[in-house]
Amino acid sequence: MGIRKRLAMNVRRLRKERGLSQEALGHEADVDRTYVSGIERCVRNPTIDIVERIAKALEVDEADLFRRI
Amino acid sequence: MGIRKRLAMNVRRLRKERGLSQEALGHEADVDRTYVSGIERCVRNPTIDIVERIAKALEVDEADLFRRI
DNA sequence: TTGTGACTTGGAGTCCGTG
DNA sequence: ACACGGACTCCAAGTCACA
Repeated sequence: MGIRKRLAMNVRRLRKERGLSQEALGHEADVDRTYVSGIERCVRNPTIDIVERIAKALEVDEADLFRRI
Repeated sequence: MGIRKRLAMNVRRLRKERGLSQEALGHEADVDRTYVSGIERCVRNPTIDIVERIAKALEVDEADLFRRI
């Protein structure tokens, strides 16, 4: 499984666990809602600075976003 | 500590543990040696596709590149 | 062997909308 | 609430010469 897929699954899972919409997460992380959607669908190739902001918004360590479940 | 710094430290540490030069790692990961240098100096903001290639070259999990030591 | 500045080009990231 | 698309800006990708 590629790194995009892993990130996608972890972001979607953690986001839902927190009861957040893509738009709400986008607002917390200060990224566009369509971009969150793109990450979860593996069509985007985000930079690590974006990953950092999403991790902070989800209150997890950056490494957790790349864990294989 | 920011995500760039963490990535930088882990890449440099793991690279040295394997006795690789920046150029050798660059060759394995198919990225320019100056780009590896830029990552280790936190001046680059790489995408996750680049991180994936470097993790593969270092034979570690992607998450390991973001671990805090 | 590594650091660094400069450069071009493609894609990261935003904003508008739709079903 | 989400997938998807178009148009846009600007930075990352990728490379080079030189210290």
